[in-house]
Amino acid sequence: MKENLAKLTTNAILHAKEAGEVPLSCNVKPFFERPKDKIHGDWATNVAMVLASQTKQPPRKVAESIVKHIDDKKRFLSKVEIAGPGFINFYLSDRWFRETLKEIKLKRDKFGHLDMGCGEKVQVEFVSANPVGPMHLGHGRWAAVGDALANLMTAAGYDVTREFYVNDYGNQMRIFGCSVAARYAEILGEDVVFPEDGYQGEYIKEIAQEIIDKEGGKYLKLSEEQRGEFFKKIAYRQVLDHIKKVLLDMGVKFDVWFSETSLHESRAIEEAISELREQEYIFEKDGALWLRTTAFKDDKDRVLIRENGEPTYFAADIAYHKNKLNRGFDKLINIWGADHHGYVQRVKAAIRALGYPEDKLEIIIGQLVNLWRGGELVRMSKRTGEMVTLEELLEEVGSDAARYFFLMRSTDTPFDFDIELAKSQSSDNPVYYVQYAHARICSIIRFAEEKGFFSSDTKGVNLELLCEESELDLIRKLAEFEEVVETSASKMIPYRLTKYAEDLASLFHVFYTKCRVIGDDVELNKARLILVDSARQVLSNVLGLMGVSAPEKM
RNA sequence: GCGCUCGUAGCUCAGUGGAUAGAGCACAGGCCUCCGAAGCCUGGGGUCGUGGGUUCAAAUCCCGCCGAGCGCGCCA
Repeated sequence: MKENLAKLTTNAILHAKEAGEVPLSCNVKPFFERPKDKIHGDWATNVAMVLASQTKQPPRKVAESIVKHIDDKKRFLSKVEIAGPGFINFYLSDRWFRETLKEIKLKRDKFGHLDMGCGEKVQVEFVSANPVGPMHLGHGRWAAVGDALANLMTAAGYDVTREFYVNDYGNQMRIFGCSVAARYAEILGEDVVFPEDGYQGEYIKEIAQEIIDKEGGKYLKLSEEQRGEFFKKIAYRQVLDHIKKVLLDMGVKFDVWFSETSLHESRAIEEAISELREQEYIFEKDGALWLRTTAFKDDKDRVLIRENGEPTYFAADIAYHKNKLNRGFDKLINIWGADHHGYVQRVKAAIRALGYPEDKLEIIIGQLVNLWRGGELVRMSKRTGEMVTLEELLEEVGSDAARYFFLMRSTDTPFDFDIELAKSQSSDNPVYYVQYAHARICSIIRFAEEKGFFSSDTKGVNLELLCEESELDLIRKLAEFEEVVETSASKMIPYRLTKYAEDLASLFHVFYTKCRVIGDDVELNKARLILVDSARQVLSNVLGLMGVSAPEKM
């Protein structure tokens, strides 16, 4: 629609120039926006105000010249007005809006899908929790945001891959193995000193206990070093399986689980470094090998190979990103917690040092999550292992509420998760509000089916009968859905979906209060059933993008 | 100290160059003989942290200051 209006306006400006009302030298690309208030029409443009400075004429006069030359051959406008300081407001005809109902019927769960991505390959890497312990609430947020973003990009026409990077290498893993080994020996009555920097959480003991339950105390015979190495392997397996299970409980499925260790084993790191050597951004200092990331806006240069010959995490990450790019992705999207934002410049620098444009990689930084219960902040500490895990949260509030809540806010703000609110089955709780609208419509449709009224076919239905304000408001909102998908996908802000879902649910409820769907007028019943079923379809589609269920009863 | 993110109604947040700055919650009052009241309607409530600048137009862009969160390893 925006394109249609732009074409109309551009032509009008052209004709105004020919008529000598606007100087030929003027040049402008019309920009359209949706006015906040519907009394200002469905679309508005500011071209007249932009042109005013070029033409040295008052903006309203320029607007008049343009409006005069608008030639709406296809007649999708009902009215064009000049308002305020020089806005041109466009009012679309009701007839045009009613066409969307037919479109929704036709496209069904594909309504809202676009081809803006043109099949480009996009990878979304998210969660990537270290497999050394349970996932925290922040991981839940990245999971909800990443999965919804992946759904959105798919709907927008991209070819999307969901990927989880498994940090199964390095010091952290070693400490993890030692921690489990120590607890294992401790439970079996050995006198052990728990590693000073070891993982304190209760779950370490649980893992150790599980191993004892299954295989007894036979590993006590191993040396301490062997034990740590051995326990690292089996305990890591357990944790990773657990992570997969919890994510699956949330409905999040990854296409690729990429192991950091595989980069070390395949010599991918050496290859990446030797490629960087050719670019002259590599230098040696203090016995270590460095990458000059300061050449690309980083604070300081970074070590790739330590003095002891071991590659750093950063070196592995460079190899990982090089691997991603070699796999042919047109765009990489990483979702990271705010505690990693200091790492952004470094990785972007590496992308450029490898010879790729910086915008190949988009990094979304998500702020962390605080848990509130009954008006009180739940304190958590990683060090002592005292925390509420994602698994516990899912058990308590359910996947739908958790996902919806995690999506509700912009990732730029820290999120206060109110666990009582998420659990409450009342209108305070937005997820119920939206789901209720869907269930309510399903109930109406069941009722209509019993009466023999319902037909999903628009043929023979007179949609012109839909002319109440609340009906037209609802239709307008339905027609907005594709645009919501477009902006949320292009700006990569899935939280927009929650607001749209709430607006749509609200407009349905208003309609429902004002208009009776199943009444005495059979023709009107049919038309309203089409409207209501379209609303159900779009609610279902938007909830689907968010990964939240659309219940028929609740 | 430096960097990133943020500061909008009592609370939680939308609004990222346009018109009178919005929503939910909370608070006060109203609406079910009829398709789901988990709903709807009405009302009060604001120095957009602060001081400058750019612009026809600034909550939005730029600079300073104040305040909050996070980061600043040859950890991952």
